[in-house]
Amino acid sequence: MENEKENLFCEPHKRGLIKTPLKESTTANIVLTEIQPDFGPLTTPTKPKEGSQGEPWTPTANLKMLISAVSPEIRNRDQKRGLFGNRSGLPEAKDYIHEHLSGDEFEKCQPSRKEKSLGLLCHKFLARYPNYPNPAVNNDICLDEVAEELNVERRRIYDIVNVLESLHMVSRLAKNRYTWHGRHNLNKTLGTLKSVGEENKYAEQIMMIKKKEYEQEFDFIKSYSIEDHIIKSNTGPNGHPDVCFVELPGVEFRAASVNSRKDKSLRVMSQKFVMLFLVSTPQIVSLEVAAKILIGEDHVEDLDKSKFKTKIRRLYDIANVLSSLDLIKKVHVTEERGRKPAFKWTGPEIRPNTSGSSPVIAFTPSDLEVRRSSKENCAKNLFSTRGKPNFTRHPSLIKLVKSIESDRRKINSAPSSPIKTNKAESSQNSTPFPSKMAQLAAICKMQLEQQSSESRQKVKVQLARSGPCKPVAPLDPPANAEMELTAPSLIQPLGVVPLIPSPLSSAVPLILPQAPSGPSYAIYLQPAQAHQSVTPPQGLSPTVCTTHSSKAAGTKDSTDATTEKAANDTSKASASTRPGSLLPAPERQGAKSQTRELAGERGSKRASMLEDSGSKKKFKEELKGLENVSTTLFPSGYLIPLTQCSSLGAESILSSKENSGALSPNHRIYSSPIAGIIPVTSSELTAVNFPSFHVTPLKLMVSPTSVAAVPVGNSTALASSHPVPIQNPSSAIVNFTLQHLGLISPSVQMSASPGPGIVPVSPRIEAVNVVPENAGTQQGRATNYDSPVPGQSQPNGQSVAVTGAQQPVPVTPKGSQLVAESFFRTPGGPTKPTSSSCMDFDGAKKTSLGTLFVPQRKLEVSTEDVH
DNA sequence: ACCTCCCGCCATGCT
DNA sequence: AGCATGGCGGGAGGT
Repeated sequence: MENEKENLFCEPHKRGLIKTPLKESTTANIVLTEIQPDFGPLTTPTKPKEGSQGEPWTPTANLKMLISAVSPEIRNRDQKRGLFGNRSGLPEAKDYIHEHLSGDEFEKCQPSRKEKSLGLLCHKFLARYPNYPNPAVNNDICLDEVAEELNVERRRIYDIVNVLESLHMVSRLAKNRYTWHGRHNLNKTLGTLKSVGEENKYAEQIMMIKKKEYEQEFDFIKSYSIEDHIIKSNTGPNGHPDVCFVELPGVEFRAASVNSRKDKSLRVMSQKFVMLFLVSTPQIVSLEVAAKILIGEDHVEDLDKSKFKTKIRRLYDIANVLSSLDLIKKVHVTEERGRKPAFKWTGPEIRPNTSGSSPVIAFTPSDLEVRRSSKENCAKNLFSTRGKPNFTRHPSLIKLVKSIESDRRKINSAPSSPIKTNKAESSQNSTPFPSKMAQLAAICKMQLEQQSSESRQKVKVQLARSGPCKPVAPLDPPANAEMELTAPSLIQPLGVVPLIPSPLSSAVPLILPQAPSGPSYAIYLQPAQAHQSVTPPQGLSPTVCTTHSSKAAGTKDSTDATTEKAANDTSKASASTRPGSLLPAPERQGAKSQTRELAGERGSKRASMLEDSGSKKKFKEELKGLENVSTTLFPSGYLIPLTQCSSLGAESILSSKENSGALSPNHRIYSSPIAGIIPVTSSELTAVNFPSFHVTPLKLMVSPTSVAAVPVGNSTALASSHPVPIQNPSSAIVNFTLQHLGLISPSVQMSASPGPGIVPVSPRIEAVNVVPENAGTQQGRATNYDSPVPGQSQPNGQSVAVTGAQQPVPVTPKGSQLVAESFFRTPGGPTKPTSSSCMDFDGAKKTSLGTLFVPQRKLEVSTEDVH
């Protein structure tokens, strides 16, 4: 099957190297030449890399890199020059060098281990493709080609691709072939992951673990029981680990081929790892904690060291890729115990998409059907076993997918706009640099390039993250404020009927209203563990002191900017709306996280979470009863994108939210993508936004067992200030819930610690966005898109505009395409694109009501940079 | 000595 | 059987 597909997919443009093209034979030259032609138009100019590889070895090359990093112009010039020239030349150069150097010298020249690092490799890989590729263009990625070009074994490429796939930045087309989506769906994906993470109660788990550790350290009382419990629970009633994959929106689910291994897949780990960041309040996750949680899910008991070590190794792999994406950065958390390696989220703030309430409706019939069918298929597959694993696709699904793919293929093959995108990045320079500096330089360069390209495009640059790494302690408090806002927005689906999922509905695939933003996703939950029981201890909120490494910061910023393009629109809106927008990144994060949680929760799922956490016992019990089985939902499954809506809107929203989050709690200003920035009441927002957004509903497919909680509580979110939707939990419960949600930051206590950062609310600087030209139009419709596309998409023009964000859809409409589009895109059509709107919410601040008492620990985080 | 994590063996599954 | 994927962990480079 795939093969067939493969063949089909092979883009016409690209040459025929279809299948396993030559492997690494060093025929690099040949390969390059062959390939290049093809790529040229399509993809970013990639080749150079190899050449670059050769260069880096020389001091001059390094120097050049540094210089170029500093000066984009120079860089560009060099690149251009070098690209073509290098290809053929580089290899030669290398040879030359080899010949002339003595053994020692030669060795010196040879790339050191670092040069071969996955992170660097990933940068190179990323440099080849634009952050926001033009959907119209063929963005296929041939793994073999890439491996050759980058001079690495294919195995390495898998590592990268798997992680990217988990973020839906790429999707598997066929054997050996992937499609590059770039960051178009990133925010959406992250939102979904956040939602799922919330559902899984990762935050609680993290807190539990931390608490436990903490206690152990101090001989405090053991609360293990709780933790253990939690962890065990993860295992799932059946003992099935929850392994779930979240298939995100936007991306097709091709990965299926892999099914069997999915559970352990790096993809899953990656998603879970990301979830941890999104859910945890100080968005810092130590490898240790992450490993424990991940292991916990899989196997409670074995804490074997070996397993732990293996997990850690994998996490490093993932972390390297995520770092390259600028989503996280390495930091050290200093505790009483000592320093522990950890990673801090430096990516965009996200608001949970999924759960949000999404109205289910709004599609056109046709769309619905399509979706439905797809969903059903998915559901069948997933559910059939229910338990786990079956992520395999049902044949019908497969067919469907194929058809879609074929359509897509056609589209792709169609002479779409040629272009490439920017990606200057492609800069390719990606040469391996021996030294860290070199690496940094390379990275900086890439970033600069991207930025420059973006800026050109008018993309707004967001300053927002200006302080990406600020040492501030991420405090939640500010974030809290967001809660209110967000929640409401999320909740209300426009006309859609909010599904209120009763917990009961377990197992059944649910269609949840989606958050405005997004595309709908099918979430497959596996039965799994119920975390509910968890009582969230409050974790210790560490104070984080991040020292930014220059590099990190730099990268981050740049990255943020890029990532946030989407956000830009929103951001600008938010910025305007917001009072002070200058929050340090950290704060943002904290706030975001909180908000996110809240927001996410708004969604039905969240509601469940809230319940769990909040009411803990009662709710849990209740839920359990309802659920029968499992407990919490484990989100594990893949989320299958029902539609590929542009997520942009959502993203933007998110970003805006994020930004806004810092704001005073009370301010509720919403920027609606549609309207632009408009202060709106939540109600207003909903009304406004929904239409556009809600296009796609979100489906949650829950395995029967798992089900339970999910649901719904959309309305809850609405509750203005306090999100606590849930039934009437006692105030205590509410508080508790809030805390969990993030409304109330546990950190409050933390704050006590001298952490620098904890600024309660600091205005962030968000993004200063410049509105893109398009903005007008876009905004009008949905601001959502905005962001993403900035660069690349443009070429396509309209279609792009419409779909904007959406990636994959090719512009040219063809019959087949149409089908595909309908399938993926939002029903609404172009106009709808959007996503979401705006929902920014500011969180209301949370009071510290219920902070649990947890021993506070201080965590100091120092970012180290790399190295 | 510990942290990272590269490398590539080899299992798994699809073709 | 052959090939694509990717789990896995030994062991080495870095610090």
